[in-house]
Amino acid sequence: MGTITKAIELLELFSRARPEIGLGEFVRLTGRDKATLHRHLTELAQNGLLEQCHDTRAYRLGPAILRLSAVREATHPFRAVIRPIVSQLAEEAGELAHASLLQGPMLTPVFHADPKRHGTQVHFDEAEMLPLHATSSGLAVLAYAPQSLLDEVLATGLPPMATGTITDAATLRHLIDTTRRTGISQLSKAFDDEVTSQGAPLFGPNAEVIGAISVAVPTSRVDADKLDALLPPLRRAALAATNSLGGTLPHMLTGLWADAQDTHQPQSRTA
Amino acid sequence: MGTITKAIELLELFSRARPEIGLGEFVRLTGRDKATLHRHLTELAQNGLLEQCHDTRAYRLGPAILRLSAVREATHPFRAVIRPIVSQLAEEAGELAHASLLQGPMLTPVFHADPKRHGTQVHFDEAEMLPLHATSSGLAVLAYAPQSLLDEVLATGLPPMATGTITDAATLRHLIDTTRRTGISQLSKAFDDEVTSQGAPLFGPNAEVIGAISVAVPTSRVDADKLDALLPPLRRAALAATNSLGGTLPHMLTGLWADAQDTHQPQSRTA
DNA sequence: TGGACTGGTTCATTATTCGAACCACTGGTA
DNA sequence: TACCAGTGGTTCGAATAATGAACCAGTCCA
Repeated sequence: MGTITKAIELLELFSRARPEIGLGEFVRLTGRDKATLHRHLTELAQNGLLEQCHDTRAYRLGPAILRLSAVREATHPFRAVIRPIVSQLAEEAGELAHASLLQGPMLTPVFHADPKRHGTQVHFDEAEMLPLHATSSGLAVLAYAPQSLLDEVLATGLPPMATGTITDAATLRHLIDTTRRTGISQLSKAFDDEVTSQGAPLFGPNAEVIGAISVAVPTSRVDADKLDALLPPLRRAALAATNSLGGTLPHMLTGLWADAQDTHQPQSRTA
Repeated sequence: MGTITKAIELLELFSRARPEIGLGEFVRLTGRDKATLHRHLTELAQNGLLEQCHDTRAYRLGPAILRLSAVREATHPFRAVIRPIVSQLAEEAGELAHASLLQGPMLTPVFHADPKRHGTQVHFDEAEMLPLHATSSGLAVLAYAPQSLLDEVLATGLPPMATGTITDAATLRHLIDTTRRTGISQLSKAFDDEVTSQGAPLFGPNAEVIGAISVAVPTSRVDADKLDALLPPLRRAALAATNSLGGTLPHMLTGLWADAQDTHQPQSRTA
């Protein structure tokens, strides 16, 4: 493993639950040598990717991150592209919708919209990564990702997150097959006992899956008709997002999603 | 220079004007060897900090940036906190306002707002770093930063950027003294021949300077009265931002900025 | 056909990273 | 007071990983 990867892995350790990490904690989290870590951390801090709390001496993500994301959004506006699509989907569904990007064996939330039309609302935290095995978004991704990704997920285990979380490989494979047949994934009580969600995959330029878009409904409001009614808007949103991002559907989906083709607005590549 | 720094420098080459960079262009920009660059680039891409356009083969900033900035914003919400304050300042001033964070010997723009009330507008690019010696924000920071920062800036030289850029240490020191007396910095034609700006420092929990907030006015619209009128809103904005970020003013400013104390809305720590 | 561009790869050399052991400091406690 | 268990940070010989000249392969154009 190269030095650059080692350094980036340090950045990936930060999360909402762990916003600041001290040298000792880095040693515990990574199992690497303290001296090496210290050199890497100070180098990251010198370049603004980390910053050090003056009194605690703990490290946190630095201001350079802000500039980089500003550049990316200014020049390659994923968030800006996905925002209206997710908002419209949330509006049509009357429920919380969100989009996320595949990053390693997890999903990075990018945007969510909640029409807040009901008293109960699904809680969604954009700063937490989503596990692939316990979310409809993850299931949608797994259904269209290379086998190696599923292997990776199975290798790291299927930790239970709610009463309905898939925890055995056979059930997961079965659900993936089901998802492949419809192009839409569905999960209930897998990530949160109160939530049922449906997800659709997003694709990049070479028809490789890059993320997913989902609608999350409080289980109390769910019935078969409602779930069926969500399918067309969800397909349309996923197709529109894929097109706007310059992506293409894999062949196995072009037929399944034919109904969505009519209404999407093709957009020019984001260059 | 360590490998990590070399890799990060590659990220810093991206800007709004240069959103995608190919291998050959990297060679030209950095003067480094092609093989080394290629290895660094692929390693960055593997970790999601870069991604490669499938047809062009050029590199651009990757999706990992989005998650990192989401984590930072969720746990250390600078942008969310500064946005309403800068917007209100821009509204009150009727001119472009922006906030930036200290990052090494430069400033990272974080947010800007332009009320667009006039035909002429100050151009502001959130994707470009700001030099300390040629911006009112930088001057405000230098006035309240440790001496070592000024030394560092002087050591790297004071490159001219416009006709009025400070290029000698004595003048810079004098302006810093002036800034300390009022708590507000002012510069004309230092970064752009058409722009005059005033800046105020922002402080962190230990009264250390962490950034600045500024108003930029086209020189054609500037007169003494207008500049004076900007002072109270600017002080209020800087104080409100410092408070909202859980920061404290240094003692030397509490008296100078007494007029701003009355109207600020203290907010609970952002935890 | 050749030349001038792309991006990407190889492998011997060399410089960088590595890490056990070390220091300095703080707070708790026999 | 002395000692221990924590912090974060530093040193220097050994081992590993980065380096870069030369190479390949493809594209475009004259």
